[in-house]
Amino acid sequence: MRIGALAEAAGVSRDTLRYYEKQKLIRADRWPNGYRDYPEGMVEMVRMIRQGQALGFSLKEIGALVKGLGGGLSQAEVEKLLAGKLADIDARMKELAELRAVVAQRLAEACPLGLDAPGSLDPKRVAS
Amino acid sequence: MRIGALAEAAGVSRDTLRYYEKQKLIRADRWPNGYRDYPEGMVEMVRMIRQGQALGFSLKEIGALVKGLGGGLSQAEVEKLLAGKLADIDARMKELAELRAVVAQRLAEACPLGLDAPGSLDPKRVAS
DNA sequence: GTAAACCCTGGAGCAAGGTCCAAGGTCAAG
DNA sequence: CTTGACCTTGGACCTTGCTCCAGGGTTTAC
Repeated sequence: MRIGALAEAAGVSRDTLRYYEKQKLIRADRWPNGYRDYPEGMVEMVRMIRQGQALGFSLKEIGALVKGLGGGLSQAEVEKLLAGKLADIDARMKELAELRAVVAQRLAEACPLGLDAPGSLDPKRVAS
Repeated sequence: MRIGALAEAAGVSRDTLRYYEKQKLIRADRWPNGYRDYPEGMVEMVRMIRQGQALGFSLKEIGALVKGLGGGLSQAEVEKLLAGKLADIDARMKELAELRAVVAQRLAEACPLGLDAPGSLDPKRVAS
């Protein structure tokens, strides 16, 4: 899989993939002509990186996690990384739930008649 | 309340407050000598901005919401903004929950030996 | 009255995460 | 054998969100 195909499949630019490679988040084999050659699974890999970013993790953090999962670290280190990341996620979810409550309340005030907005507006369905 | 006091109370730098003002996220009255004068409530305001940021919203997004809550917009616009933000938060929480599951599973696997080729996460072992 | 601790403005600099471009190599189709 | 769509590299440039001066005025404490 060449860079253009991966870029399209993963929904990022070619430049972004080259940037990730420079930052050691991903790697690529090379054809004799110098072209990068990616395995199919790389599509999922890139999507995970993007998801991590969208959730507020830096490329550095994601890189550390990826490297750990890739086997470059000792078992204990990997476990520590994962457990730490898990704690991060839980903390983030908690804060998000709090913010959600605040915004939902504001919305209820602004709109006392409880007009049906698209999606889920019931805090209990999500926060928990 | 002068800038230094607000900075300390809200846990940000003076420069950050001046920057927020330039970006129209907050505003300040002025003493005749040119010093900024903030109301007490500004402490909470700044804290909310920081929390929004920590959760991954840009200053621009936060600014739009703040302006709406401040009364610069029509009721319908405020409702739309809040509902949209709520949907954002819900989406983010859902993604976070998914990511959490993935990481938790990795941790539970207790990561035996090198899982895959360096730098490559195998989606099939992870994706539910 | 003077030193320390504030405040002001304007602008430069920085880190992260890209994005764009020039100059050029590779390759399949017609 | 040229055209067009790919690919390579290196480096300049952009946005966001600060952070840090420089140069200068103000207020407070001793």
